[in-house]
Amino acid sequence: MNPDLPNSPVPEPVSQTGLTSSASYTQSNLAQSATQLAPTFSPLYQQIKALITQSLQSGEWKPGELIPSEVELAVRFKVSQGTVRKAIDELSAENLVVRRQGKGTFVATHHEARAQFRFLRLKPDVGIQQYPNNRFVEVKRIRAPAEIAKLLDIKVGDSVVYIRRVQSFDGVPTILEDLWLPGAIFKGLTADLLNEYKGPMYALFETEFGTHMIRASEQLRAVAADAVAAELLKIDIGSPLLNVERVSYTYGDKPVEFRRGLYLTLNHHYQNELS
Amino acid sequence: MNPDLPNSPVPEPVSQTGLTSSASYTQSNLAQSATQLAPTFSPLYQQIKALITQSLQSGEWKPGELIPSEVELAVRFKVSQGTVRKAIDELSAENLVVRRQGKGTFVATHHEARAQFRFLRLKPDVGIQQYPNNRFVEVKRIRAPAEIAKLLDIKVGDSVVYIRRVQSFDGVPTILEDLWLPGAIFKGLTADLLNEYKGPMYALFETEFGTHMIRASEQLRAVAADAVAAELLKIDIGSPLLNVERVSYTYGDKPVEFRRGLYLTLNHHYQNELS
DNA sequence: TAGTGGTCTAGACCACGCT
DNA sequence: GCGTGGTCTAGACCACTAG
Repeated sequence: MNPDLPNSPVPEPVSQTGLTSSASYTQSNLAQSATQLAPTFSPLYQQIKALITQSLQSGEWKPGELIPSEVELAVRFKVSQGTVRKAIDELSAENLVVRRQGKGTFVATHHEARAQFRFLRLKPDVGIQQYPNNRFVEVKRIRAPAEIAKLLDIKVGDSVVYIRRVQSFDGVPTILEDLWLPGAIFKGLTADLLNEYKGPMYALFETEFGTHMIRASEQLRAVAADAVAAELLKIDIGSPLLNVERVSYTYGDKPVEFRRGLYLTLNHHYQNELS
Repeated sequence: MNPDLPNSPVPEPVSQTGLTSSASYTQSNLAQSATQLAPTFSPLYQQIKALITQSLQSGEWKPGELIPSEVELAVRFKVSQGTVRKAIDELSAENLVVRRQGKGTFVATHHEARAQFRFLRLKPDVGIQQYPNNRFVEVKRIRAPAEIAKLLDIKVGDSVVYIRRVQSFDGVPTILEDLWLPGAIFKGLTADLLNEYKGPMYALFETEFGTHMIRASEQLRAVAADAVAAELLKIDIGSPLLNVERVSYTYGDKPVEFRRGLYLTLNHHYQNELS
């Protein structure tokens, strides 16, 4: 399969010329594009995984689309199907792609039903999870304050889209959320666009702005409601609220959203599984 | 290797001598399950995984111990090493075992350093995570109330161990926690034992009571401090606290602990990664 | 029937930890 | 040097989907 790999664990013996100086360490032909230093050993399937991730990032395969079959990718990358499989296994575990037996492997999308609540951990104490009603209180462009700039990895003063919304379950205001998005990416984002769109915000971001969220990091605290929160959530000042701050990342671990949510947890709770 | 298998992924066809009734205990399990394709098809590696899990549950291999090598297990179960590998891969992903290249595969334990904070998601806002100081306020045996009995899957009125403790970071009381444990399992659990022991409670449970926690489910809320919590945490009544309720499970998804923690989140936060 | 992912096997060599 | 887990390959067959 790879008759010209000097040192990879392929069946074929080395033979060939005296390239053995580099023999004890790394690479296959794959990594030659990147400058390769000695002690960085990376398994083949990790390199394949990186290449596939690049194709996802570059938009060669878009969310919801079918990617080439394992056999095709094996041919393209000149490795065995098993190696491609292991790479895709990890991408699947990280929710970057979704495998469907008999059909193929698809790029993950926030449009499909099973992803609707992927990042919303607030569940009702009784009954099943419903999709909330959205009311957008404010949408405007501002200059990034220092704190926001740092979290989004942009410059202080850069344009950011600021959004304030209230989410209700069964007509009960439950979440007050402030969001900050890099203005450079979310150019045409307006209140109208947000109001028209029904469904998860991340699905809209994906379709309208080509930005797919792949993971997020949250920090939770208990806080007391201030006057603004109290009014918007129709509760008393000082009521305990669950403060959830989130940074979301797209391909390449690039931060593209910061949000601060205040969750009313009288009839809901934040669910988390530890393992 | 198996040139004559018509439709079963199992190596040996059942057959063989009639004297293998004992020897075929595991074997027949495997063959049988794999043979009844119609109603429930379970891959071989899943069956192997179940068998290994049984050995963990039965105590054949105890926390911290080395389990047989992949080759040995492959021989024992009469499957290929690759199949055993896939089974162990999943067990490793679920943190039931820990693989160490060059050494072997070990049963996971709460004693090792890397597991110290596995179930404690409260992190300091600045600095690195420290292990808290424990003060046990109360340890006693009570009759299980309905709510507790339901969560622990025991009968109302059964004996349960009730524990109240305060955990401090750098001398600052930060966590007030109530715990309920099935009395039948935690027989000799006393305040003295808890006070003597330094380190994670789950490590003590493992060593003293043979109960290893493998996963947990948490529900979070924001609440206001009542008089008792205020006094023990040295804060004002009504201060917002993060209420964390947890059910922990041992092998076989058996619930063996319920706890309710009140976290002071002025200088700490609950960290969670979404993916 | 064809194509895809899913499972299983067998054998090779690599990286690591210990003796 | 040896045994362990880790990587890679090759080929077979199974399960699922769709034309």
